[in-house]
Amino acid sequence: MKTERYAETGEQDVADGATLADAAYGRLRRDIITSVRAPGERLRIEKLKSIYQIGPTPLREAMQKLAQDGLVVSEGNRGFTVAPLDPAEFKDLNLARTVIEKEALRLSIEQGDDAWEARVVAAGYIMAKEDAALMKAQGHVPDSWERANSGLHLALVSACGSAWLLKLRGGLHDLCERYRRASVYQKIGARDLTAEHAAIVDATLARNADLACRLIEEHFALTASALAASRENAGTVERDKK
Amino acid sequence: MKTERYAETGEQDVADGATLADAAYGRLRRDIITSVRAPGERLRIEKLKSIYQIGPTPLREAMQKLAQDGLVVSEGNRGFTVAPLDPAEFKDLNLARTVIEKEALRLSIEQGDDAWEARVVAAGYIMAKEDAALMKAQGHVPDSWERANSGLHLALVSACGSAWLLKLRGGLHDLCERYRRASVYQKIGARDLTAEHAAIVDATLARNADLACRLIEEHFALTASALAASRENAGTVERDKK
DNA sequence: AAACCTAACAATGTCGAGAAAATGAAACTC
DNA sequence: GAGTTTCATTTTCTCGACATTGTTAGGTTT
Repeated sequence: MKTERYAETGEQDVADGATLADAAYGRLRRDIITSVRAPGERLRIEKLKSIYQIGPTPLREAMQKLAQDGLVVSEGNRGFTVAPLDPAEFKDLNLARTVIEKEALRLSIEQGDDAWEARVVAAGYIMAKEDAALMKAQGHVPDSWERANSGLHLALVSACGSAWLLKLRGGLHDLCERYRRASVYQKIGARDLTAEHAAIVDATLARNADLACRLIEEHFALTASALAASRENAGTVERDKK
Repeated sequence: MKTERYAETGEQDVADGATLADAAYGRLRRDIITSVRAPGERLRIEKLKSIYQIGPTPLREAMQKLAQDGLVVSEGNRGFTVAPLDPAEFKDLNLARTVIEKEALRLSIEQGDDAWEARVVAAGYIMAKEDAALMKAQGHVPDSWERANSGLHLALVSACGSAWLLKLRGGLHDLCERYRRASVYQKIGARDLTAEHAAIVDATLARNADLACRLIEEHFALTASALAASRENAGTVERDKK
């Protein structure tokens, strides 16, 4: 049973679950987050059947789960569509995410043990490398950077001890990641991501909860405003792929 | 299209959605929250088919959504069961819920308008009556009290302006309500619920966010400890209904 | 007693048919 | 000509039967 790794919600074995419904869920989830399936795109079962080589029953079950996640919109008797990207929703999403992430980080700093510190250090090390590579080679944000970023933020909160906080956080993280990946990221060079991440890691390892929470909040806010700015050029997309 | 009202998550039209899958979801959800379906109970599609008079396809879709909510556990190729009641999970649940509810309350107090104040006053009025009735007639907690309680807490946070905070809050509220309804509530008389609720309403209307949040936190903590205490008599249930 | 095999059972997935609803086009009315 | 109604087409949703796969328990063998 290979663990292919896609987004981050480490709950499912992803794209290879025990049942076809789980597999469909994982693959569709990844495809939606990475914008392989565009926002607003209609998700007709017949079409998906041939794309993923999976029957209609597991596909429908996967859609219902995705709708519950907020990645897919289920309209009465009009089928399913990929959830649209709405700047207002992202602002809201970011707010909720910040609330949860800050609390989880605070708890992690309170309760984290040596193994947790090691995880944070390791994730921070990877992140620093990816940040450096990103700032050198401007332009496209590679998957490896997204993985490192998810990994670092997950490591930071991984000792919070609350399965539910982590679950909620994971869902919100994935939703936000979709917004991030869909945007152009033109101003990513203007930020010193390496410094931002390093500051968060340092404050965390120093067990300075107040500072770490403040930094995380600013970190998220900066991403949000960068996203809002980059949207001024490209309007919100709401296509209908045939 | 009658809006039958069940728990509180006002998202679905409940038990009467446009599609049978939605209807099944709403009815099962209500039945699980109200402990009509006992924790740990196996949910065999064949059985549910005859109970709810709905085919297997929409039933399975409903189960997947419920599994996503955390009300149902989906095990590999071994079908579905009602999620067990685990004291440790309730503690965790309560923690996450408190975090979100406090933030939503704070935002509501910041942004709430006159209509919101009116909603809080109205919900507080109903709640006071139900609290009084409950303390007089000890024992069973009626549905009308649960409705009033849900209504009050929803009214309090309803002006927070964040759809996602409200959505997350709703899900956690329902999960917590199941724990509450499943427990014996023997010590409910020891608490002056009327006073607790009144204090929260007063602090909220006075726009005293810090006090209101503190009171809400205590309110939830008291419920949690009362629940933990009442469990000492009756052990955790994990039945297997044939 | 432990490991293995086998048979019964349960869950999952596929398929095709049919009902209900939505969409779009044509005809009709004002 | 604008707006509405009617009708046909398409799509979604649902059902039931069946095939497949996985799980479990009991019995056999070593």
